[in-house]
Amino acid sequence: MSMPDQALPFEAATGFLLARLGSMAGRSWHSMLQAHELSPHEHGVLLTLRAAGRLGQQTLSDRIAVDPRNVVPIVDGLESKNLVKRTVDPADRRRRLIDLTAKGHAVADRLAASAADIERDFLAGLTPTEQTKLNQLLQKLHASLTEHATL
Amino acid sequence: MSMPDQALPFEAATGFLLARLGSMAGRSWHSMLQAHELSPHEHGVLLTLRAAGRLGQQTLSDRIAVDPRNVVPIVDGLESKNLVKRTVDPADRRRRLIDLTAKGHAVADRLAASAADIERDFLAGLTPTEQTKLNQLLQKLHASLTEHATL
DNA sequence: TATTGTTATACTCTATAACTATA
DNA sequence: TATAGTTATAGAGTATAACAATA
Repeated sequence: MSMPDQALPFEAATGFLLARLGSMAGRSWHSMLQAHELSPHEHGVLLTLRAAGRLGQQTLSDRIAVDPRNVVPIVDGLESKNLVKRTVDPADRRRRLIDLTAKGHAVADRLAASAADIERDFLAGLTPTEQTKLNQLLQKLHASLTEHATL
Repeated sequence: MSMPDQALPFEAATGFLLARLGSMAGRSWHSMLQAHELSPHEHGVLLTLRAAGRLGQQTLSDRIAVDPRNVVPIVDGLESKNLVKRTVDPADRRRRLIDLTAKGHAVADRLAASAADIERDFLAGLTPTEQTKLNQLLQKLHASLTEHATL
């Protein structure tokens, strides 16, 4: 058992704030992504590939926290726009390696710049020190939660 | 313009971490809510009413960050389970005031206790000081984002 | 005319089960 | 048998437009 949060407003709970701010962060990207005609997940795939290079779909799925079967249509869409390319891994022909195309690289570079701008605005209410502290705490919390379970 | 996050992995961006941790927080509640046969939004309504008492649907919508038209089916469901009750505001007959029923109060009390347990486990990877700091930073960020825009 | 609540609807995101091909 | 990817599909969550009742 535990101390019930009798007095604490529900909206002040850390879990609720995380869920709500995560949703708000997503919305702050929305118009930028619409301008590029990309979904949040497509955006995540492009920036992840930009940072990590060639990845298998399974690994990619872990990185963007999307179930493997739901990665399929995401990569399908990106492939139809010529932003990424699937190739069979010669070492293990079950695997499909995902690469950015030249066009994909160009788009990902532009997205990264826009994303940095959006993040700056989103965090503008905090001082630089607070922004750093928040990022550190979120990274530590995320690491602690993914330590044992893969997802 | 801005500094593109050339080196910074996309997964380390604060916005991405917020979105991901928010989603993970939601999943950590999932099994508890399933046991009560409640959706996350129904859960939010019950705990918000528990903390704030009687509310109009418009206000409730703000508190749980759900569009008013999407609040309708949520309250419908809770009403059909006899957990909340709608009454017309005599002072302004357009408004519907939402109250917890006796059964709703009992369920909300149990939910609050479970929620505190889940939050404790979710944040276990941080020290108490870090947990407090994180909550403060999230509250400040949230306040800064809702300062001007209502939603 | 503006606001509260509502309906209908469509679109995205996520989750359940089973299948193909490779290992 | 186990794994990578896939398909089909259903559900939850969210967003767009228009409407009724009341102020």
